[in-house]
Amino acid sequence: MRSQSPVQIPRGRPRTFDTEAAVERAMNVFWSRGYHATALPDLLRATKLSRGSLYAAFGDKHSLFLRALDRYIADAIDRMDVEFAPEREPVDGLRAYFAGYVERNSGANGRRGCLLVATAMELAGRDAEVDRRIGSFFRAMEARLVDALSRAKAAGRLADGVEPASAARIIVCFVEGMRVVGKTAPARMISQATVDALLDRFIR
Amino acid sequence: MRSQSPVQIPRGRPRTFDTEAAVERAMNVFWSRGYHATALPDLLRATKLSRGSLYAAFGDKHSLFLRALDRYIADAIDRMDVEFAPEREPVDGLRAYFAGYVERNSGANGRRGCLLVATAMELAGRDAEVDRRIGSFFRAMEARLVDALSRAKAAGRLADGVEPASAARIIVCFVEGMRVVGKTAPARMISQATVDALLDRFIR
DNA sequence: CCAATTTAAGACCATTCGGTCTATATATCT
DNA sequence: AGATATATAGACCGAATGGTCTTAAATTGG
Repeated sequence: MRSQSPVQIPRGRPRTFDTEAAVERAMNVFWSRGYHATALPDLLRATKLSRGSLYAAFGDKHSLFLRALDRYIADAIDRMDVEFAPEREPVDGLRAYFAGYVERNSGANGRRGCLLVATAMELAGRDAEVDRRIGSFFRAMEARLVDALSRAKAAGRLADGVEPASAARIIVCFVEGMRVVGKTAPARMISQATVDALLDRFIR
Repeated sequence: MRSQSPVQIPRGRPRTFDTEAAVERAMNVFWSRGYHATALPDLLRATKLSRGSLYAAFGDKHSLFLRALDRYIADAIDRMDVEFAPEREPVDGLRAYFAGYVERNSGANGRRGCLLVATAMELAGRDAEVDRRIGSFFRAMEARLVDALSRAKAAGRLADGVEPASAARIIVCFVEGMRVVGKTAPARMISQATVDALLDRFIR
């Protein structure tokens, strides 16, 4: 039985910057500008890293981008897992989920857009690593919606003729479309009324 | 009264290439690659123009892009004006409109994406000319949907409680979201079933 | 102290970027 | 013929690109 961790403790100066914080700062840059429009100096400024440190820690721009995208996706999944938690009323979960999109779509948040949607449009179909991530995110979102809608149906809260599977696919398209239309920064009231009207078609 | 056209007839060699055809070829490149990822050589290859001719005819890359975007938008509006023609049954128009999105979203068409959505995500909020075009397109689309839905309502074809205004906004988000999800190239059958399920919530 | 390692700063690299310009051929007018 | 205009091909430009490397300071463990 090993009592010692097998990882070697390096002897030199330890890393002094927070890798995850750097990924988050990089994510914010890619989020605001997109992949191609983000230049190295933008990332260096945001992460406050030197070129050498950034390349040593992350390899290259593309690898750093994938780390940032993974972080963005993980945050989105975590949010959904709170909203659609099993102990919560599924209809309440749906409302919270939509409320999040209203929030993210209003004013400056909306104008900033969505890293995932922007990446899908900019890189999907030309970058296999991106394809995998985008595809699995949409599947994960759809699965959580199917689950919540199924529970709502079991509780008799779904309107007549609503199928969880097709309703989930409708909702995925709808919320991703909100992120596109959100680039024109619609008023929060309008977004709220729109999601309410959609929910009204599904919920009893 | 003038019997002559006021435009000067130039005396030199006339233009030998088709400007609109060049715009269309450029549009296809921007459509496939996005604005930033499209380099001058890509445009020269596609238009079969020399650098000199391209710059003389269109000014610069950005101006050519706007011409291409205008062309793309005009095509989309023309399509809607056919689908939602006043002499047509509005419900049939809605079905044709959705059928177009199913078509554009399937397989290679879907993977290619949508120039308008890609442009919204890539440039909106950072390019005032783009902002104007994206905003006015969404308004034009919404207005046509409101009109068709209002006529459907007057004909008693709308489900109970469906408001043309909010339904139109829902549909705008939904179809633009289809273009995002379409980057993962969903099966045509799935897209068709999804739009059918949505229409089923609105139409009697 | 010494070896090991990370740090920041920035020089440096080849390549590509969007854009201009020159040279030359071609086509149409008076 | 001569003037005018457009075409192509490609040289050329400065700036910016992503990426590598060197130097020297800093910080740890042995």
